[in-house]
Amino acid sequence: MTATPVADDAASAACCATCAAPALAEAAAREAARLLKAIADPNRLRLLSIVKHGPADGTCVCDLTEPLQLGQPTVSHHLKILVDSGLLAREKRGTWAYYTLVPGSLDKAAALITEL
Amino acid sequence: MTATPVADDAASAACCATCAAPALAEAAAREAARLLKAIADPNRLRLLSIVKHGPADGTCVCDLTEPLQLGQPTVSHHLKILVDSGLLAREKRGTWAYYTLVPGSLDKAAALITEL
DNA sequence: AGGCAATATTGATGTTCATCGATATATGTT
DNA sequence: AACATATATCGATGAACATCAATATTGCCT
Repeated sequence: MTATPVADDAASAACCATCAAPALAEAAAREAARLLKAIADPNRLRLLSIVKHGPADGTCVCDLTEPLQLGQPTVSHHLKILVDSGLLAREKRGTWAYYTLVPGSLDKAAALITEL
Repeated sequence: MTATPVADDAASAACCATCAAPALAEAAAREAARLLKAIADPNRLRLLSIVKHGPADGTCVCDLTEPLQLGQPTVSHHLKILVDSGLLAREKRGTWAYYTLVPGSLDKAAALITEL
């Protein structure tokens, strides 16, 4: 346990007892992890990259299955995760669904890491 | 390293005919995902935060188990993941193990997201 | 030496997750 | 209307993972 912040030589002093800088709270950590988990997947990283470099009016699913070498249901599943976490936006035009990057969403996710 | 930014045969076909920017290659995506996966966990985010705001000479494990409300083996396991992925550095002084943030490692991880 | 405290490792367990095949839901076409 | 295409959803399966209890290792102290 060592519940004693006894100042031995200032070496063993715990950072938490008097430290004003608050560590990430549990709820905030869970929230941040949820977003980062959506990004931390090889195929979803590639999806984000392809959509980001793709045409401004969106990339359709049919153009995503081939580069990823994945089945259509799997790609659709990953896209849903990215949309649900606020990273991609989905717009249906006719039979096709076009995905675009939500502006600023990637920077916001990156800030969760740099501003820990 | 950064051997070949554009060398790809089966994957990362250009998202559109006019788009020359290459999508993230599979190997790079797997590598990036491995690092981001190490971060994308609520408890590991809190560990990084606590260590970052902790004393410059390191935070010992005994000061980490309590705020996380986790058993010592579990904390040790998470710390190992963070060390193996290059985010934390471990220095043993006597019986204690002190963990410090590897300088620049968080910014490098964040760059994997912003520079997709 | 023996004993104690801090940390790491091992083995097991329940959960989450990525992937797929099959099917459902549109939407356009003939 | 029936049909074809594009995408989404469902159910199942195997792998990855987080957590814990028990044990091993390391270093200090008497």
